[in-house]
Amino acid sequence: MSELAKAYDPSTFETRWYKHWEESGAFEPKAARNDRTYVVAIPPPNVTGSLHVGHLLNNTIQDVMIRTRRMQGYRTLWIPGMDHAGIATQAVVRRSLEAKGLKLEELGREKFLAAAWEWKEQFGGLILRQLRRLGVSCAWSFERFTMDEGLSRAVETCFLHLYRKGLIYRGEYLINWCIGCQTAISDEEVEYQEQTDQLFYVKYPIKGTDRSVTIATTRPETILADVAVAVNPDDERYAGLIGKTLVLPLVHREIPLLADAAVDKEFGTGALKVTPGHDPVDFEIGRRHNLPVISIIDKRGRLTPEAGEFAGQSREDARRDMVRRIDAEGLLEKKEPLVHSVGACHRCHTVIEPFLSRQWFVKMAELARPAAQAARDGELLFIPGRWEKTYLHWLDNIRDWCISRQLWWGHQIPVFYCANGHEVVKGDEINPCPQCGSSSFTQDPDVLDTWFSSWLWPFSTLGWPEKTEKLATYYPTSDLCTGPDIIFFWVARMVMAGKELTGELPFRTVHLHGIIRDELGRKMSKSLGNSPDPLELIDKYGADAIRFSLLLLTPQGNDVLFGEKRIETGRNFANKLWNATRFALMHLGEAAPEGWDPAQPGYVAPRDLADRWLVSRLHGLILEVTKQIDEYRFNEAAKALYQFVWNEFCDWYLEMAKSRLQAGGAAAEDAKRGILLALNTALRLLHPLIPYITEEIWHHLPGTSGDLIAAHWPDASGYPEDAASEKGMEALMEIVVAVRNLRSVMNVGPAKEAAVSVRCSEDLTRLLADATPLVKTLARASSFTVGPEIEKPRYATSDVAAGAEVFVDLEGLIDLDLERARLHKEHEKLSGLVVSGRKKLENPDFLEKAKLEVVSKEREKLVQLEESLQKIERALAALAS
RNA sequence: GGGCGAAUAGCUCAGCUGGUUAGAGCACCUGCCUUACAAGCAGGGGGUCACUGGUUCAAAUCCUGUUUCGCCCA
Repeated sequence: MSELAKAYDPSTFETRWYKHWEESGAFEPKAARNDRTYVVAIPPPNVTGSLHVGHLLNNTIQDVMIRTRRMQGYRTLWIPGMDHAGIATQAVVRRSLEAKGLKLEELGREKFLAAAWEWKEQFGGLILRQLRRLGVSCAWSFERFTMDEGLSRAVETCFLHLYRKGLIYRGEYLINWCIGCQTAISDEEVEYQEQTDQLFYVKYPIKGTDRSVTIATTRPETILADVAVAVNPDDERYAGLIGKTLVLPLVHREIPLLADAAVDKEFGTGALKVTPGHDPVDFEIGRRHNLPVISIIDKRGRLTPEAGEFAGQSREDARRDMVRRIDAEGLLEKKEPLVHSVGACHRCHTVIEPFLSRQWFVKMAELARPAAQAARDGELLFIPGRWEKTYLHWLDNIRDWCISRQLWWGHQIPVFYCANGHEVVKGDEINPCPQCGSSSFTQDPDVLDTWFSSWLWPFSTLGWPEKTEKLATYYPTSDLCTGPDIIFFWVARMVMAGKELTGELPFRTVHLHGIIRDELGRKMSKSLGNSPDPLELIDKYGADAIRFSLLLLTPQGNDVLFGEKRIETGRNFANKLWNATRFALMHLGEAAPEGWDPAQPGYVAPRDLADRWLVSRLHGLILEVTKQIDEYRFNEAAKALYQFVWNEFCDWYLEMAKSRLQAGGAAAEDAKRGILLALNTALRLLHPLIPYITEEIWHHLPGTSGDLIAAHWPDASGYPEDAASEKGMEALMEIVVAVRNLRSVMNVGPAKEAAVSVRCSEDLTRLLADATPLVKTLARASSFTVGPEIEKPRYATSDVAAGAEVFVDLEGLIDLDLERARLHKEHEKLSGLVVSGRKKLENPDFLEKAKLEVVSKEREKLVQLEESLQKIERALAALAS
């Protein structure tokens, strides 16, 4: 089958090729041709997640890297898999159960987990099926899930290792409690957002006097849990009052006024109500001063019985009622609006309640040090490099990590408590209890933070903690490709875990690409509904179109504003490539031209200027694309390919080929080989970016064998570079454009041919004389004469291009005013350039200090400009007579 | 408050190591169904490279400061 359909229709071949690749094992690692290995572990998407445009970009980039390296002869492995996403998945499953009238509490843990697994089997991995549609070349035999048996063992091993090392501890601290998700979350999972609230100024009477101290607070409902008021020791306003006793409004409990350096003198009145049970800063102050901790808000965000008459109210209701009561007591001094940032759960956006609770923590300082060192030593590289600062700043100011979650879906904490509350970890001799001999145990009901399994991903997926062959072969991985929004959550923690547990960096390079935003610059989000459905887009435009557009749109490390219209660029490009191939196939037929050998591309070159130019351009293109991919500049790689295919191959080479093909004989044979070489080479370079269409075309193209996915990356050294031919072609193009321009300006319709002549140097004459048939076709010339002695025809319009005078004989069609105006404009432009060029070359400093080659280049440029200017002046003078 | 990034054509953005006549796509204007492609072809208009000062023979590019916008951290 060598006929291509008339129009590019990706739906007819994309899924077919994916199936073929997957079934033929093309994605699985093969022995290297170059002794090198290239491994990437996918950022595991949430098991219940759905694809969004950001995933498309992330995975397209990884696929470009993997496919390129595969073609370059590396042993490649892209490990796919999914993350169990504790909080998110539990919420989804719970909602679905509740929709059936089933309550979590009534079901119990066992039945809930059964339902969750069922859910996972049924809906989980939707995103991975969607990714297949995108064309990702993951080695599916390596697919893993963070709650697989093996990965669960890795989590347990890691926990026990850190526990025994004293890096995991359990303690009662103020943690971030999410009332919506009903669990503790880590500091990183809190998102701060600016909002305007009321700042209330409340008077706390000084005991035994009629004076008072005024505090300012945005959370008056926590007054009942106040245990002190603190001022800065340097604050002169309160110097004499430190040590006095204050009386709390509403409950009239007595609390001390004390000094603590943590208090900001500038905020409010400089007097801070200290509420260790409900504020992290206050918690620290309380510790320093041995203050008690009172909690008056429970896990559901309601006031506890300790709040007396306010018990049972929501945080918001209590605030309103208490302010009213304080005001009635005459203790509300004033209120004013305040813009401040408030922490909310990044999953459900409920305002976080700091909550006193017993949780498990990882001591991070010791783990952070080697992770930071790796970056400082240049062992770990960030692309773009600026992210290293963000990474280091976080590690250098690291806080302990709260890893317990009050959920069921996840890895249950491998710690048991005996009847007397003694703690024993799994793997130890736990029965009977070594401390008290009790033989009744219960496991800690909490599960671990999802990231406690994700941070093991690059090695747990390869079998760790077992010393597997896979681990030995493929670990450490090569690149990590992800978004900068999870540097803390994931990237930094993977480095820490890798260093601690395997002694190695899990990857050498962290490539952080931009975040996809909508056309208004907003982050894509479900609640805004601004994320287009990627599958619909793929169905409409084809996966290749989206891949190519995204790559073209994404400069290294910058965010991308994405709208559906942008995909048209990629689709149009695919269509262009498709049609260029159709044209080629019409002339090439089934068989490759005689002597066709893509491994020896140089043989195409010698005879014709166009061919030498083409091969030389391919040489440059291969170098360029290879370099840009190596440097993670995918937009530049895509741009180079786009320009070559469209602006050089289609616009010029194919157009020139038309007349050569018609001429037949050796010229036609050369043109056929040129076309075939260009397509063959371009397809190989394009394949990592747009795998489907290139594979489809590859199989229609004569002279190919095997699948493109397994073809070899082009080697520039086989394509002779030819600077002279490139320069010659440039001159030819310039002259052709000049003729077209003259015709257009003089309103010469395309049907009308005109005699074209060119007065130029001997060198250019030789070159153009050889290319006469090309120029005639490209410039729609009835005749084409060229030489140093050419005379300007009497009724010709003229221009200067590539240092040559170009004449188009138009016999009476010339509008003299138009002609003069055009030449004047050109004259102005050129003389400006000549003046600035002369100035530069008259400057002794420039001649002395600039690089030699820059000076000679300037000189050459000036000579050409002066010549061109003279020619324009001559043309103008001729018009004046 | 600290850190990072952005500001270039009407719009979205490239421009890497200082030397380009400052580019692309879209939009716009003119002419074309030229037998691969109207998802196309040919031609064209459009920019004080945010502002400021400096370094340099030379600045969109490097440095100082200012303004505006965005992100992260506290």
